[in-house]
Amino acid sequence: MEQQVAEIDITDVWARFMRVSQAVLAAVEADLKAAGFPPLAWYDALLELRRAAPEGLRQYELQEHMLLAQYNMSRLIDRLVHAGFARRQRCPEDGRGQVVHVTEKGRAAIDAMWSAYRAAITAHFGGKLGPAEQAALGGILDKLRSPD
Amino acid sequence: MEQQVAEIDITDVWARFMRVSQAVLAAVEADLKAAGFPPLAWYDALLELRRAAPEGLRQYELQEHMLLAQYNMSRLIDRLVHAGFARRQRCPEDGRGQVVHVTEKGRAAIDAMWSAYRAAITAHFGGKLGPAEQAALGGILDKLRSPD
DNA sequence: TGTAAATAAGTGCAGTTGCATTTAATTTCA
DNA sequence: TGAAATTAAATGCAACTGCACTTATTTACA
Repeated sequence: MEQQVAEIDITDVWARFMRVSQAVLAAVEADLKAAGFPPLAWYDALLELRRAAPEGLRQYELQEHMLLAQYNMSRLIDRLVHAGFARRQRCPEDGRGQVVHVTEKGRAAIDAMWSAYRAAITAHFGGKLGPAEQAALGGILDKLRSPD
Repeated sequence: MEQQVAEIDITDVWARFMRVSQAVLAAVEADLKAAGFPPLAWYDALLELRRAAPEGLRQYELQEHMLLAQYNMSRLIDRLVHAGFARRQRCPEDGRGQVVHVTEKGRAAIDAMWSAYRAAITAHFGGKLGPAEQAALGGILDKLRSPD
């Protein structure tokens, strides 16, 4: 069965893609903030650090994973350390580097944020899509992720 | 015909949605910057202003359309005015307000940006999706846009 | 009508980001 | 080996953003 597809204006889809992703992200961030939690980037970073425990992660590894510029990661970690959620440790194999670890307090923060975060994702994202749409979106995202 | 859909982890789709949209936007912005053009937000704003010509737009109308906070719109317009791309005019019907217009220089900037912008959208977005995928994505975005 | 509430827009300040540069250590290779 | 190139991370500064507040004006309604 051939599905007939109406002519689509790709720049229109582009504009909506940007607008919707921005709006959905802002809505989730707003929910987290309203619940008194730190920004999403803290959660993402702490989660990666916990996954990498007990070895910890080099700063540049975290950067690559999170698509953050080097100086932004340096400062994000500053904030996490200042909040007591992470700690830096001189890297034994490379004197230039640091190894970053999540602390107990950081682990607790992940757990505390998770239920608010999950609820926000459901409210603003997951709950608006049926299973087939979620699967279709997943496939489209894979295509978009492919290298230029 | 029933399409069987594998179980999907919505938080995984969420994470990829955020990451991909951020990466695609960053790639397009980077292309524009590399070509010596101002940020995308300038283009979006100028385009709206041109669509609204010759009446122009109230600042708050532009805000709503662009999902920008009031003070950010105030400052974006500052920059557009400073660059000579827009001008503010006291609103005759409402003494509190301004009506914003695109200038000739602003129109020229839209045209100059467009070919670089279109190429970037194609390279990083449109060119990676087939027609059916574009249509499917459009539908999904409509769902996501629906109010909570 | 006149006062209170609401709305449009601007702004000082603190926090964040981007850019360029710096510091320090490691890797490369003549 | 050792000087040059590269890499990891930090940082000063300027630009941008969020927040709270201000100013000016309009709207609502007692």
